Order: sequence, then structure tokens, then C-alpha cells
Amino acid sequence: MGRSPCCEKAHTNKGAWTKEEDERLTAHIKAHGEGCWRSLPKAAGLLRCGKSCRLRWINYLRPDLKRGNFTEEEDELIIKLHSLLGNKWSLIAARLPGRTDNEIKNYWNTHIRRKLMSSGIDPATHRPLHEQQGKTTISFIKGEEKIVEFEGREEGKKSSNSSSEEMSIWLRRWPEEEKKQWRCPDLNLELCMSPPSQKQQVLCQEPVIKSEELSLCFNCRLGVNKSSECKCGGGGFLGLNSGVLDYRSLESN
DNA sequence: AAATCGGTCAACCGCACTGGT
DNA sequence: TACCAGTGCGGTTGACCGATT
Repeated sequence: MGRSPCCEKAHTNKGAWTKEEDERLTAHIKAHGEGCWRSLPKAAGLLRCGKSCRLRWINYLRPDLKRGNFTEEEDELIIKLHSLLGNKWSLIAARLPGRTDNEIKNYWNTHIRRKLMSSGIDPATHRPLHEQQGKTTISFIKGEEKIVEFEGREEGKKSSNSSSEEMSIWLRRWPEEEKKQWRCPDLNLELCMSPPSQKQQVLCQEPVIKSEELSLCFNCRLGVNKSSECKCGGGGFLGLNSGVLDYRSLESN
């Protein structure tokens, strides 16, 4: 048995919003605030599904939206955040005031992707297009790249939670000597990480990780924060405050 | 002037996540 | 623990519009 539809589709409008609908929605939200999208259309006198109202408000009607062209700074920030977060548009949008996830997603697909491709950079991996597959480039250390090769690396499909979990496991497997070198003051944001597949986790040796390291947050492990055994008073880096790459922590900043 | 093409972006859809019971 | 409703997210679609043929 499937989930009940979010609204009576037979009695709802679809497609482009009219000026009148916009005004009704705006007036209702100004009077009653956001929330309870399911009941909002009825209360506002709109023949729309709640999801549609939410989307219209968030992507178009919200008064704090910037609109207009993206600046060079925004371009760069989007590229850097995408290299770090992947297609987590809502998290990227949270770092760009006045921009919506939909807007950034569209902008990425229509402008930035093309721009990167024409510069010979693979927009999915942020690595040069000609670079051999199966290699992961890490540039934590200034002026020096670390290239790690994984055998049998699988591109593409991943479960929704796999990134942070696999990233966490992957970080733990990094050799101790290498970890020490991460304690550099200037983390290069243009890092490219591709988490290993499940298969590689089996191939790898057991993780060498000390119990005290588990209590260090992601920033301290990278050396971005001054550890002092963490717990973490370091202020966070891009909102990454947990031991693993915890995307959700970005939202609260 | 008409037809076609390609780019852009608003909106939709389906699934995942979360919190309440 | 399981179920359900509400909400959020990312991928995709399709209408629109300007450029080109």
C-alpha cells in the first residue's frame, strides 16, 4: 500500500503561478507565518498542493531572495562547496544568503558545469578530465598533492547516507604518518575526495585508529582547529563540527 | 518570416527523513 | 518497534524565449 497523496490532485492547479495566487500566498504567510504547508492552501484559498505552495514561497516569493546574476565570488564559493559537499544543494544554498537550492542547482547545471568542462575539469569529481580514473587527489598539504589509488573503484550509485559514513571510515584508515601531516594551517578547500566503495573497505586493512582520535572532531583531525583533545571549542570549519563529515551541521550556521 | 535549436529556470515528482504516537 | 503524516531534498521535465538557420 502506497503513501496517500499529499493533496487531491484532481482539484489542484498545476503549472505556472498567477499573480493572484502569488499575492494570496504571500499575504497568508505574512499574516500567519510559514509552516503546516498541507493545510495552508485551503486556509489561503488556493487550489494548490501544499508542496507547490512551499516551493513557490521558498524559491520565488520569499522577501530575502537576492535574484539577479551570480557574482564571481558566489561562483567560486559554489564550486568549492560543491567539491566538498557534492550535490547537496540545500547545504550549498545555506552558505549563500539570498540564494535557493533550486537556483543554485539550475545555475550549476547551466553555467558552472559548462565552465568547468571547458576548463578541462570534470564537474562531478573536480579533477582534470584526462586524469586516470580510480585515483583520488588530495591536496591538504600546500604545494603537494597526495594521490591515492583504489582498485576496483565504482563510480556512481551510492545510498543516501553512504557519503558521510564512507568518508568517516576512509578517514580512519588513513595511515598515522600521513594523518600527522594534515595538521597544516592552510587547508586547501579545493580538495577532491571520492569515498571508497564497500568492496574497498573489505580490501583495506583494519582501521588503525586510537580511541582518543575518535573524540576529535573532523576539523581537529584535519588540523584546522587547534585540538587540545577537542570536544570541540575550535569554532568549526564551514560548520563541520562532528567526527565525520556531518552535512546537517552546516544548516545550523 | 518561419522553423528549428539550445539555454534557462520554474515547477513537478518521487523518495528519504523526521517526529509523533 | 512499527507505522503514519508532514516536510525537505534532489533529479527531472517542460514551457518559454532568444539566437540561428
